[in-house]
Parts: sequence; structure tokens; C-alpha cells
Amino acid sequence: MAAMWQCQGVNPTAAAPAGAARQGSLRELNLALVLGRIATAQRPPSRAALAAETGLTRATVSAVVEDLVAGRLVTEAEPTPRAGAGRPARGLVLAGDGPAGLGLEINVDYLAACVVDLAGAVRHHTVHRADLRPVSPGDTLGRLARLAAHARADAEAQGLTLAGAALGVPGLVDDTGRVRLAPNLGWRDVPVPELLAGHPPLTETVDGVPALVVDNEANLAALGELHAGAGPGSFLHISGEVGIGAGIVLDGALFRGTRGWSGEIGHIPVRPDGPPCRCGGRGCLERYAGQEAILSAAGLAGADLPADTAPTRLVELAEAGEPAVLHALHEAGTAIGVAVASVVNLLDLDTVVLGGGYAPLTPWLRPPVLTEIDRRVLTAAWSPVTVRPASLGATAAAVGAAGSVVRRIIARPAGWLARL
Amino acid sequence: MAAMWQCQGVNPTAAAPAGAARQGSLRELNLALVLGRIATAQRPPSRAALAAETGLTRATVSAVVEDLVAGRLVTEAEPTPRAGAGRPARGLVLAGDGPAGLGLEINVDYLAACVVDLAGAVRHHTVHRADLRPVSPGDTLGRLARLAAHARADAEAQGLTLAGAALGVPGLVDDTGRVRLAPNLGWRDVPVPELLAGHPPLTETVDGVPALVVDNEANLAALGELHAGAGPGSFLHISGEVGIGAGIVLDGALFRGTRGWSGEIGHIPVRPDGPPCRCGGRGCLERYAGQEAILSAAGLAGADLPADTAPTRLVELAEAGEPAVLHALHEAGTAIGVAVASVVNLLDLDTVVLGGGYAPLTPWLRPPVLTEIDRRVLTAAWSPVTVRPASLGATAAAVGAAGSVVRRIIARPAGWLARL
DNA sequence: GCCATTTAATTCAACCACTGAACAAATAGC
DNA sequence: GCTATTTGTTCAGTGGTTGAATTAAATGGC
Repeated sequence: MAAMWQCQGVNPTAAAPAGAARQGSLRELNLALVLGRIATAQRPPSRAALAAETGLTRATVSAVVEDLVAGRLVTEAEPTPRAGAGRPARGLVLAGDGPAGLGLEINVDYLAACVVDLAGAVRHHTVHRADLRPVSPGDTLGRLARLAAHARADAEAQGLTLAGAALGVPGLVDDTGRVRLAPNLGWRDVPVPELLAGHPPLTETVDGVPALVVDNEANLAALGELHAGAGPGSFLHISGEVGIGAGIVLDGALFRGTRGWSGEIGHIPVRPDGPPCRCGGRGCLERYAGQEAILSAAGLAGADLPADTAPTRLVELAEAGEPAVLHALHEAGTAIGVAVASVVNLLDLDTVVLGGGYAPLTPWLRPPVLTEIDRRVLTAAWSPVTVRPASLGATAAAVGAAGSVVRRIIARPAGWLARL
Repeated sequence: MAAMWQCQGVNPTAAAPAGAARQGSLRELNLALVLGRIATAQRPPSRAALAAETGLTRATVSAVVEDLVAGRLVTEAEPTPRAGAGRPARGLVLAGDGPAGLGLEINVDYLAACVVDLAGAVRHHTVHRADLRPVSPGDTLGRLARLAAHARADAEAQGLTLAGAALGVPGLVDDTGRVRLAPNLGWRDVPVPELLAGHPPLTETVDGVPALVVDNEANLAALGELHAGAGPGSFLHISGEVGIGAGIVLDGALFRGTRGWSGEIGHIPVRPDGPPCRCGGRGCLERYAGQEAILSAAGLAGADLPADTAPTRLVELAEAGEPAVLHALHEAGTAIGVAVASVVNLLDLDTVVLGGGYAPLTPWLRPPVLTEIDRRVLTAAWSPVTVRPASLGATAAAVGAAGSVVRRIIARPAGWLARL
């Protein structure tokens, strides 16, 4: 079939079939179960170990693994050295030369593309720095398409097969891939799929699975953190860029809300009677802890710094002990703490991850955030809340986007196996 | 085995088996699928209709239904009159004489017990009014046990079999059923299961399924609303009692948080520098919209009203147009709106349900709540948020508790069928 | 060096539950 | 009464798991 950019913004279907459980569902479920164990295991597990862990018989595990190996999702690793007698186990690992995901990111001051393989390794990474606010959406997407074509060529040169792509943008995306509003980019109602359709196709549509998924940048960054950082669990990932977004991970799954617009933490009212915000409200978090607010409070607003060096400068000045900067960060941290207290009271989370521009500022933001949490969270006394920096770098959304593609394959391998 | 009160506070396992998919899982899944359809159907569906809806074959549906009928979960209803030719269908409905759930509630000024059958009908309902603040936890639980024994006897007289019980309390419950903190009741670290063990057993332990589940009152009220009101979806259910709790329903499932302590909306900071709250924070929602705050702002604080007539009096005065009361409700509604705006920005919900004491006050609370939402929610322009009163009455938590028991059977019928 | 022991993985008959088609049941319309 | 139509059941066939037996490949004791 003709290749095309097909888009979709919402939940990848979960592993469990919500519909009828037909005969083949059993195999689908067990493929996902076994592959998931292989993906999360510390060391390459043997078939026997998988059988013991999952409760399946060794016969079943062998059959399932055979399918996975045939589909290039799993390969046999060097036998793990083990003490004692017995036939040596053959370790199973995710294939490094099978399907891979293409991750793209559009942000205010850069474009990024990367390729991540099944095992989670970043196999390609390009960043194109430029202030994109004056560039039209069409031109921006054109540049992005060139970046993507380059990434695809590199991936194929390494023997990888791209199984799909995901694009992160700093704004609200609806379920057709249209960007409804990206305030800091100046976008409103941009039909990303249509605009990309004019460019040479970069991915093929695999049955049912759209070739390109457009999603909120904060959501994808949270997904990246989920897979890069500590294992599954629940946490709030705050992306402090020009705007402030958040990704909510509950029990190892991203929560997207009714329409996919969850996580707008930047407009939580911190002081209901505070200064008016661009969104129409008053005293939103963004007015106290957004990049512009921090720079302005630190006395760096007028300084004609290039957009991408401002955060670096902030860290330098904080390390030097510059009082105005320290005060600005304390105020920002307090505001974040008030907003986070609301979230933790509501959702009972035990971890808060500071990502994006906040990550390098964690040493100065964490104390006031913790102070507010301790003061305002009802259950803080029994169950401490951890506040930590994100483990991914600045382009976490791109890596998270690519990771989301391969994670979907891992969660539903039957779809991939049915492709050839 | 000896019957005992066994307790547990967290998630009933979902329908989808997270573990191994063994042979029987197929049948388990399809039992749940078919029973779920029967439960949510508008009119009694035929086997053929179920087959068409679910995608299963008629043969499979027949076999599944046979199991459900044998287990007293489903019965055949009168044939639905239908136009046209063909053998008449036999309609399937949830059995009214099968398993039932016992729901219990402890609140500040009453105890409640009720029995709900599979179809969701309330078959027994008792409320015992009394100010329980001066009563010791042990005595309170003793009274509750008597209420429960009475309910059980009534249920059995009607031919029902109690399949489990759930208890709602206005406080934080851990996963052993211990009440960690119930501020408005004056409880702290009350081991409910131990205290109930001394009383004559009211339910038997069905394999694996604990006979008694202790949960937060607001969670259970939200569950009740989920099943009584509009179908599955996502909403925030706010219980305005002496304290303010909330139940969060996401995609038809209650979200409980990492430790089951989600929904503490009463302590979301509305004005971070406001008056100190009992929780240690400042300017919490409870200080502006809790029952005491509203009564005090309305000038009814000193009035020596019995605890249970105050809310009624408030409605009367509001209907009479009493300025102080109207002003108090406007202020409370504004505070609720600020807190709700945070929640909606974060979770992207489209419905907010005002429950508990707020339900009858909805006409006065709704306008200021909507005003704040429109002003502060980024996506409000595209997707309106509905604010509506709860459809269940004052003892929603008791009904929701009983409903949660039967809902668990409907979600996982295999467990019940394996019981005999 | 040989053999018993031990653990890993495969093979194979049995079985469970779904599939699809054929068949029986029950009604409306002519 | 006969046909068309729709419902529900029966039955052989099949996919996939089960459990035991078998083969494979190493260690360790004698």
C-alpha cells in the first residue's frame, strides 16, 4: 500500500483484550507476558526461569519463545555463568537488530530526532538548534521531515527496521494528531498529519498501528523517564521548559485523561488572586515557576541571552551563590511545592521527578518543594515523598517518543509478529 | 473453615489476568465479558445478541451462559416482545436471588447498613442516627456489627446469599483494614478487623476474597455514583461532609493511588497563606468549604442545631434567599472551584459530581464552581466541564460499598463460580 | 575417565475451550 | 399447512496449554 503519515494521539491499546477472548488471545497474552519479563529482567533469563516466574509450563514458554525469536524480537545471549551442576541455561535478551522506534520532538528552541532499539539503546540522536517561534509550522515540519529522513537512513544502515514514529510537541494535541494549542510555540490548530503528508513518506503503515503518533511533549518525557529511570510505579514528571507540563504515570502507565489533555500543571492556581496569566486565570504556577518568571525574578530578564544558554547561566549563578538567583529559585520551588502538594493530596503519589529545565536546578528547587509537601500533604508523615531529578537529558521527549514505539511492541508483540 | 472477618483495603484485581494466561483464562475472560454485557445492557439481551456484540460465536456464548446460569448469576427473563419472524429470543438478566453484597458505613453522625443484589437493587437499608464522636471505636464497631447481623438475617430471609461486605469510614485506611486517621471521627490507628473479630461472624471467607473490605467513605460513594448514575467514564466525586473527600473515577475504575490514600481534596491549598488548618497546612479547601466553615460563614455556627439538621436548615435558608447564607455558599463554591480547576487541569476530567452534603446545595454551589473552572482551566473553551449533583442519597457510601461487592463478582465471575 | 546427578529444553499424547457449520426449535406471514 | 426467519444446540475440528517422559549438556564424585 502507499505509505503515508497516519496519526493518532491517544492511548495505545493495552495488552489485555477488552473485547472477546478468542482462541488466539491466549497466545497473544502469553507472548506479551514472556516478552515483558525478558524486557524487565535484570539478567538474561532462561526459558526455565521464565516458566517458574510466570507460572506457565516450560513447554509453553519454549513455544512462545520460538515465536518471539522467529519474529526477531528476542535472541539468545551467551549462557549466563552459573555455579553448580546441570545443563547450562541459554539466556534470552531483546534483539538489538529487530524493530526500532523513531522519536521526534519539536520544542521552542530545537528540533530533535532519535532512534531507540528494542533493548532501549539510543542508536541515533540528532538535535537541530534554532529559535522556532518565528518559523511557520509548515517550515518547521519540513525541517523535521529532513531530520527524520536522515535518522531513518542511519537506522537502516545499522540493520534496524523502523516500526513506527512518535512526535512530541509542547502543546495540546487532539486524537487526530492536530495541535490545538501550543502557546509558547505560537501554534494554534495546526494539522500536523496533513502538513507532513506533502513530504516524502518516512515510515510505512503497519496494519492498524499508525505510523506517526503525535503527543504532548511532557507526556512523552514522562514515558521516557518511566523506562529509563526506576522501574514501573507511579510518579509525577514535571517538565520545566518555557511552559510547565507534567506527565502522570500511574502503575507504570501514562494517564492521559478523557481527551488526552491531562497534566496541565502549569495552570494550577497557586495564588488565586495573583497576577493574571496568559491562559485567562490568575496566579497560575507558570507565573511563578515558568522559565520567564524565574529569569525575571533572578534579574536576568533584560540580559540578551540566547534562549538556550539562559538555563545554563542560571545554574552557574546558583552555584556561585548569587543571592537574587537563589531567592528566585526558592520562590519558584515554593510555588512548585504548593502545586505538587495538591497533586499528591489528590493522587497519593510517592515520587516527583523534576525534568526538563528543572533537572539541573534540582539542588535548589528540592528543599522548598519538600518543605511545602511536608506542610501540606496529609499523609506526608507516614509516607515520605521523594523528589528527584530526571535521569534523561534535555531531549527526554524525543527519547521517550522513540521508546513509546518500542514499548508498544513489547506490550503487544502479536501485532508486530503478524506484520510479515 | 471457621468464619472470620478478614480485611483488605486495596484494589480488587481487575478482570484481565496480569499473570499467566492459562487455558482456563479464556473462559474466565469470556465469563466476565458476557456477564458485563448482561449487566450493562438496556434490555435483556439474547444469546444471539451477545454473540453479535462481543464477536464470540453463538456456541461459545451458549456455553458461557450455561455456566453463569448454573452459578445463579444469571436467569432467563420473559421473552422480549419483538417484531418480525423467527424463534423468539430468551432474554438474560442478572439473577435477583443469587449473591448479594453487604454495605456498611460509619460516619460522624450515623451508622448505615444495606444489602444490594446483583442487579443493583437495594434490598435492605437501615440507618442508625447518633453522634459517634464521643463513642469509642470498639463500641461503635459493636453497634455496627449488630446492624450488620440484622441486615444479614433480612437478606437471607429474602433468599439472598451474602458474598462479601465492604465498610466505608471517613478517613485513611491502610491495606490491612486499619484506620490510620479519621480526623472528624477522632480515630487514630484503629484496627478494625481485630476489633470486629470479637463479634459473632457475619460473613464467611470465600476463597481468596476477603469477607470484609474497609475503604475510604469518599471512594465508596464515588463507586456508588459510578454504578447508579451515568455509565462508565471519568469523573471526580466530591463528598462534602464534615470533612471533604473525593473519589476519582478514571475510565470506569476507581483510582486509589499508591497506598490507597488518593482523593484528599479537602487539603488542597486554596490560599497558601490562608488560615492554618488542622492538618498543619494553611488555607486548605476544608477551611473554606467544609461543613463547619460554611455554617460559620452563614452565621449558624453558634446555633445549637443537632448535627444532622444543620444541612437541611442551610438549604431552607438558601431557598428563602437569606443573604448571609447565599454569600457563604458563594464563597464555598468559589473555593471548591479553585480546587476543582487544579484537578481538571491535571486530570482532564469532563464531569464533577457534588455528593454528600453538597448534593442538595448544588443550585447555589454550581455557578461559582463553573465560573472558576471557566476562568482557570486551559481546555475549558473546547470541552465544557459538567457539574452535577450526586444521584445517590445521603448514605451513598453504604450503597456504594454494597455495590462494590457485587461489582467485583460481575467483574470476575469465575471466582464466585469456583466457590461451591 | 566414567557414571550418577542435576538442571535445561524439547517432544508428544491428552485436554480444554473456542470455531464453524449443520441441525433442531419456535414463531410470523402467506 | 408451508416457507422464511431467527434462536439456540450439537458436534467434529482446531489452536494452544498441560504434564509427563525424553533428550541434552553440564558438574562432581569415585
